[in-house]
Amino acid sequence: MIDRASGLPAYRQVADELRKKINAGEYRPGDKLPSERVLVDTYQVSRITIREAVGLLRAEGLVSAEHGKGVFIRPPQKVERLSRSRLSRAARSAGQAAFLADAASNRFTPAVEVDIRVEAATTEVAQVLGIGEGDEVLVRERVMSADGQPIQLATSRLPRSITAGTAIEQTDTGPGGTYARLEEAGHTLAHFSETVGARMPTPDEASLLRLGAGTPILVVRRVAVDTEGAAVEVNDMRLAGDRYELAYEFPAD
Amino acid sequence: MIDRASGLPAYRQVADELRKKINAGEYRPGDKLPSERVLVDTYQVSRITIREAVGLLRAEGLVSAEHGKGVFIRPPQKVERLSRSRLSRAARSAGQAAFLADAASNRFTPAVEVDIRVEAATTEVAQVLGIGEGDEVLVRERVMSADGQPIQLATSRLPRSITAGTAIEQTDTGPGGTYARLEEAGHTLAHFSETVGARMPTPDEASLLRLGAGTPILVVRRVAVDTEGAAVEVNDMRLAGDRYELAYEFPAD
DNA sequence: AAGTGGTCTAGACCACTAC
DNA sequence: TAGTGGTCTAGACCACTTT
Repeated sequence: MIDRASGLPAYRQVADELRKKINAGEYRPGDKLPSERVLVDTYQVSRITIREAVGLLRAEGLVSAEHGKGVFIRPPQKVERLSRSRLSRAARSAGQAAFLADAASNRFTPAVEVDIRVEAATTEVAQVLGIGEGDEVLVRERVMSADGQPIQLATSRLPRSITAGTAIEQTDTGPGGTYARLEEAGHTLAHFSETVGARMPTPDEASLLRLGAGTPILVVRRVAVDTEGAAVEVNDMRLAGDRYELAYEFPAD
Repeated sequence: MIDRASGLPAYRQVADELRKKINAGEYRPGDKLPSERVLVDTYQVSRITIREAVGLLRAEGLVSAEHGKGVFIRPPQKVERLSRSRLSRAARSAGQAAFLADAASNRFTPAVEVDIRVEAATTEVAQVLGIGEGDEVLVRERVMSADGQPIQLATSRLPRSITAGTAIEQTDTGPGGTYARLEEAGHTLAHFSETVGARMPTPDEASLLRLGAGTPILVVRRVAVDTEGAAVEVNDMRLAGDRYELAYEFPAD
């Protein structure tokens, strides 16, 4: 099976063979790969070489190993689509914060853990919010769960000058959430600007979001801008890449 | 350095130590980690254990190894921001296809390789385009490069019934690109709808985009809809996650 | 008890980079 | 030539799951 003279390392050849069989449907989602000891016999290489091959497939997110049970073909995850147009004023006045609106439309039971603190603005945050470096910012750090499973990490930062004395500094921001409170405080929102990127999670993020190996995260930064052109909130969100996709719609002209 | 009784595997402890030093700035971007043999002495573990530790950091995208040279702290990549509002009719009539508009605004020299073919619509594509399964679709598969470096893979699919006889079936679609030709053919575009996800690249994608280990890709599907509500094009794009972020803007109400 | 993946060792040789 | 990471071996024992 393995061509020692091909120049391609043995573990790559084994990985290529297994990947081909998976893509060809020879192994189906949920199926167990042959055990490492069996693969050692099949390909006539050492166990470490087999483990390196399987490690490649794991890093690709193609399979996942379960201790004591085996290595399984990863079934395609059900992907939730998060439509960004949900951030509407109508929804806010109806008493729905963004995450709760998602919960309603996707029918899951939401739960949010919140940690609130005050920080000095870093250079980067100060620039985005248009405030001075070192100025006080309110930080709301949240872990959002659906049906008990953590699915999103979000860190909002707002100028303390805006939030002081409002419910934004409380755990429960009330009906409509932070954005509704901002508008009550005179900061009518004009538009949102979101940037979307992807990277591998830190170990902390991976364990919080219960991500398997080979699963990247979507990194979203949302900036809320009021009618005076001032940025009033910057929200950094991190979502499991295998469970979420973001949907945007925009006109052609 | 390594606590054998802690329950935490040695390679995790080594990885944690190194990660902490990187994040603390003890090793700076571009710096070389101590060689594997040195780390073996430092932590008193076997070389395979060291390699496993470094492998973790590589999978996280934190470091990258260069054969014969060493393992280096990955410097933060310069991230290009792709604004999606660029898909405007004004730009199209000015003769700019979307990718070329990006090139102009970000000042790089663009190059595109195109492969054109006709396929039968899969169930999924047929559903998106609102045509029959097995109907002919024109497929334009492209590798887009900036300054000689491949940066984006894009696969467009359009109903053959629309493209037959137009320049869309040619390598060079002419000024304004595919979208301009669609409008000339009577399909005035009304809006675009994009979904954004993230996943690890296949080996093919990784080599085409020259991605290092631990680098995910952004997966964007854009659907162009005309004024009659018909989907006229579906474009699947893949971008290097360490070099791009997408920017969207939308009103607050 | 048997089978699975997880961790680890002490080596060996190769391929690439630098001097 | 010397130093680096890349590949590979033949074992060993551990932790977890299933029967």
